[in-house]
Amino acid sequence: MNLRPSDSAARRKADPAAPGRRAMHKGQTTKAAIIDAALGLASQIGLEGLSIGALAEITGMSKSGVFAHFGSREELQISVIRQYHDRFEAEVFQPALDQPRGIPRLQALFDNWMVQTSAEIDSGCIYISGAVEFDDRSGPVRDALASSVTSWQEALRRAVMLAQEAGHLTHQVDPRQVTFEIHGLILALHYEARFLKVPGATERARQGFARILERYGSPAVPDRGGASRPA
Amino acid sequence: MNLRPSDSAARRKADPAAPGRRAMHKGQTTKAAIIDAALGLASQIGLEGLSIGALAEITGMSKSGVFAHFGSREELQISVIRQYHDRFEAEVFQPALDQPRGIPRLQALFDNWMVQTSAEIDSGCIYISGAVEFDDRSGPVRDALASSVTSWQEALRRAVMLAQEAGHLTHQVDPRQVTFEIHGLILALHYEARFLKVPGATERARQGFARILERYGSPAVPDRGGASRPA
DNA sequence: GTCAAAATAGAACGACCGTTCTTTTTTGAC
DNA sequence: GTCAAAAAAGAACGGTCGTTCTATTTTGAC
Repeated sequence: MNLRPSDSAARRKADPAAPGRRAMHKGQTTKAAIIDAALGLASQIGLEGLSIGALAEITGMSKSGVFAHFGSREELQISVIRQYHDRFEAEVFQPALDQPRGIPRLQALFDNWMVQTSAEIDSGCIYISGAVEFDDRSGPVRDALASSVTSWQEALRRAVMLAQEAGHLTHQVDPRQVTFEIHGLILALHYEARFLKVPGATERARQGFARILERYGSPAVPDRGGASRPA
Repeated sequence: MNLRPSDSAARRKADPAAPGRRAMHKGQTTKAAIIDAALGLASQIGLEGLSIGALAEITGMSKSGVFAHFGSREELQISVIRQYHDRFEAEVFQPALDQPRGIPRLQALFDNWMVQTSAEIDSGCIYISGAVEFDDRSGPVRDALASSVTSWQEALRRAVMLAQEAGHLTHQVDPRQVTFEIHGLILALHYEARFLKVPGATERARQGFARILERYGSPAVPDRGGASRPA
């Protein structure tokens, strides 16, 4: 069980693995630093707002120095998407695997996602901003973004299916319907908290999730701790 | 009962109302045509993607000719937002007033919103793309966008409150919670249909709305036709 | 038809963009 | 320390952008 690998480790060794070449240390280090800065910048102003000039200024490098690491702006954007993918997997997906299958794991996935999204109320989520920016475009950037998002949605769907198999959720509902509604809660949270700046949006999303569990829980549902409330 | 007026009629006569001035017909006509084209363009590539040069080419005018009607790009963007606001009011909000208060009107609001959003799967919704583009910016464009969105949310909230007063929905729930969850369904629909291009998203949103009505319906809820189903 | 005002066009501006090419500096295996 | 490869810098390109300024054309009340 894994998010689509995005295969960072293998990718990093791909080029220098050619025998007889000189080693490369510095390059990888600064490239990683650039990508870090780029992810921060893209979170605030979007993948389309990413500019090599601004990135050069932030990192204290020259435009061409930054550019050389990627060869094109598109490749830079794709690198940022992969970085976000990896971070999302490490901070949202992986920790939830410690929880037992079923509602506990599903609740952990949602909680971690909420923590991530809440932190992103200040910084922005590129899965959300990117979707709007690459709506009706095509090309490698859109494809990278869509495949990352899809792999996360599939992981979430698998968790819902496991909850059904564990008898925690009814089989009466299509798992895609559950993930659709959960996705909506996260999107509404991001919209209302980050754009409209209305307070209490986090609690609204939490309540919405609890209501989804109530609605789709199996008749004999085990006691689950946490966010559920009488109202 | 009304969406915040945005007051197009009054605005249109504001300048030429000064006495003794010559009349203006042609100006208003071409300005309206420009705004129409601009709304179409902004729907596809966003308010930030709006460029005066592209707009000039579409309308067959010169850049400066287009520019002169607005005085700044920001004013053009604001004009587009007001145009969208007016259209949204006319096509989503107003027709629903024909339905009786309570669930019928709420259902009509949601249905009209869905129709609008479904049409926008091809063209894009600037309330959604604009929220992402103006997340962390400030200024008159963001303010115009936020106030339009807020006025719509308030209209929706009033409809929920009327449904509570009519005994169709429970008083146990904060109307803002209901509108939050409905908003999430629309956002998820827009995301999955327009960006990910997954089929069936419209039906998922519809089911989600039916489930909200089930969950928040009053114990003795009147029979309501349409989207509710046994599952 | 007159004529001032309104509407539009045209050219130019400074700024930023991604990218290319050339040159310089730095790295690190030997 | 040598030396080739890697990394970074620097300058320049063509392009688009919003905006300004100055003509030119069109409008419409009289």
